[in-house]
Amino acid sequence: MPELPEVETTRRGIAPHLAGHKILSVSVRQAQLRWPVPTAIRRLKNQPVVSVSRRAKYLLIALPKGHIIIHLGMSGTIRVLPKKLPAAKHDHVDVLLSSGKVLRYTDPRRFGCWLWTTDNPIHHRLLAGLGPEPLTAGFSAAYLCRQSRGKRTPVKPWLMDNKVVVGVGNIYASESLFRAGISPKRRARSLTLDECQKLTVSVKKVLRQSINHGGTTISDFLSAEGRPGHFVQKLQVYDRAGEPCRVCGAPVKKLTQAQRSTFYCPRCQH
DNA sequence: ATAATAACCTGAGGGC
DNA sequence: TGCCCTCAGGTTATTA
Repeated sequence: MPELPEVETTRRGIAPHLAGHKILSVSVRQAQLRWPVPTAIRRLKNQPVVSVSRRAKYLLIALPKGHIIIHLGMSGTIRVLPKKLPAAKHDHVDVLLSSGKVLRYTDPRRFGCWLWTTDNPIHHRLLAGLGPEPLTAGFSAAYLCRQSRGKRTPVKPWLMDNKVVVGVGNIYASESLFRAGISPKRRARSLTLDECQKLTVSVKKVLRQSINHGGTTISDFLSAEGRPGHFVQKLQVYDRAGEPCRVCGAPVKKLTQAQRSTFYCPRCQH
């Protein structure tokens, strides 16, 4: 479910409730997520939150003695509840705050994770090898062009590779390529510098716009306040197979790449 | 090293 | 109603 805009929307929603407040305790109802939730997290008591940041699709909660690393997987959401409320089936983790509010993690498919590290989190094995943040200057045409040399993989799954750039998932990969006018079937190595320029600009624009709209809600993404994202109304091709292209009117096509659905306009993208 | 695939898990929706 | 199948916003680990 959540790509970079949804994770960033979540971060912005929870940060004001965490920063400057204390975590009184953490209750874990289901420890079997992507990896077992470590006992160090279950034992946290009276810990002031230093900051809430994001790297790729990971949320990082800085505490005095370490960091909580959270990933929302495919179906994870984090909500801020005004107080402790009865838990439903997939409400796996609750964080009790000194304000009386409760941070609640819900994840039906359990592809997400809650991990603990006392090291600098950027050195954690899951974060160490990640590519640049798409909304930074490091994600440039020159960088993308350099990375693409010799890569036979089709550009769409290549763009979703976290070693190339982070945060671009299945929705925004299709959307970015549409806006750049590049066919998802093109091999990465075939991109010109000019096309890499168009693609980096498109990725940045799409992600920024989506963040400004609170992310994309297809079926179940909710912000910390429990609101859906509205960017779904701005989607040009994702989940629109057979519907007319909003630019040229040709039917949007769907294909499968690397076991994921890809959507594109055969007339606008080459 | 690169590239493709299998795996983790639950729920929704469609066809019969 | 129920059963079976496919699909879903992610990422790691394994295999070629």
